[in-house]
Amino acid sequence: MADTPAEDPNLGLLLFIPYRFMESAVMAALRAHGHDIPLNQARVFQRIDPAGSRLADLADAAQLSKQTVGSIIDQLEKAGYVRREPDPEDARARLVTITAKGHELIEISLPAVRQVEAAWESHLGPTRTSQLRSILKALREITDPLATPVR
Amino acid sequence: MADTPAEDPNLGLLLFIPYRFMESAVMAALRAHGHDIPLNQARVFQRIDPAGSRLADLADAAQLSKQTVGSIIDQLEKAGYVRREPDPEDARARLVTITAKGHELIEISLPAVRQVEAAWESHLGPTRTSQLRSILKALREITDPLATPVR
DNA sequence: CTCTGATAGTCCGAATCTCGGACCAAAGTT
DNA sequence: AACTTTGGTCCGAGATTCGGACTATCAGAG
Repeated sequence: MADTPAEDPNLGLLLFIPYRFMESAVMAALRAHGHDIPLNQARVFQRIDPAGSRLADLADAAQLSKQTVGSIIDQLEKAGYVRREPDPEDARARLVTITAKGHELIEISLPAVRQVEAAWESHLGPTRTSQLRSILKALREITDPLATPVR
Repeated sequence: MADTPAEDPNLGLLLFIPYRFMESAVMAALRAHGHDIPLNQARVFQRIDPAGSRLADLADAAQLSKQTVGSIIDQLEKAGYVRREPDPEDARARLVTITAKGHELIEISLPAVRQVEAAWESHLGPTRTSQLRSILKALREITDPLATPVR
């Protein structure tokens, strides 16, 4: 990514700005509720599937090395947000799952997210908001490294 | 940011996924042209205004401390991509400006960005693509920490 | 004009983060 | 059964990031 902020900024930056806004809002909400979780941990935590995720998948999703995600999961585990369980499908693997305390994070995040989305909606109007969501979902089909067989 | 990837993911993640895709594409293009620039440097570089930017503004935009941005600018400067010039308006400040070599990065990035945008457009269609852009521009008005359309 | 508080940037040092390399165990393949 | 791939961990080193402290300059009040 390298582009000067011209009069018509590229879509990458345009996507990034509201993303980061949302992220900051959620992090602030978590902090306000006493969960002082670092950003890198939150970013990995966010990608954990409710049914459990493998380390390597999380590493792919977050574009980090296995070692890095391993150490982040160590910290999340030590803080009590996740647990490592054996994967019944593969004796080598372990499933990272969310604990009750981890679910607290989600329950705090959800209203924070909705609040930001509501603020956006009142700025954009309902039509454009739902357009935004549906367009982004369509875009995900060709840009999500996990969801696309491409690459 | 902390939210399980439910069936209807929050707008934050939905924004992030294509953003990351674009970023990776640009970084790959830069690497292919022999510019092996780290991601954190690229992210700061991207925010440099063509007319020159101050360190503190870059720090705000990137949500990093002044010291961190200072050290990143050190590296960009050492690599020849930017230069520090005195700010004629303020003797305390210095303007980070882009060198000729730095403009190479931009000239490589631009077609890479356009290529990704074209791929998106062929998936979304022209109408939704322009809707996306205009919606994101509207969103920027309330989410950009550097919310200064006019200064 | 001088004092005071805020601002732009740098230096230093320490904690943290990240990853390459090496390794093991369990799958998967032939 | 041998061989290769895959999921994960351990170790250590280099890089990153930031808090704290400092200088220089600006802007405002008196």
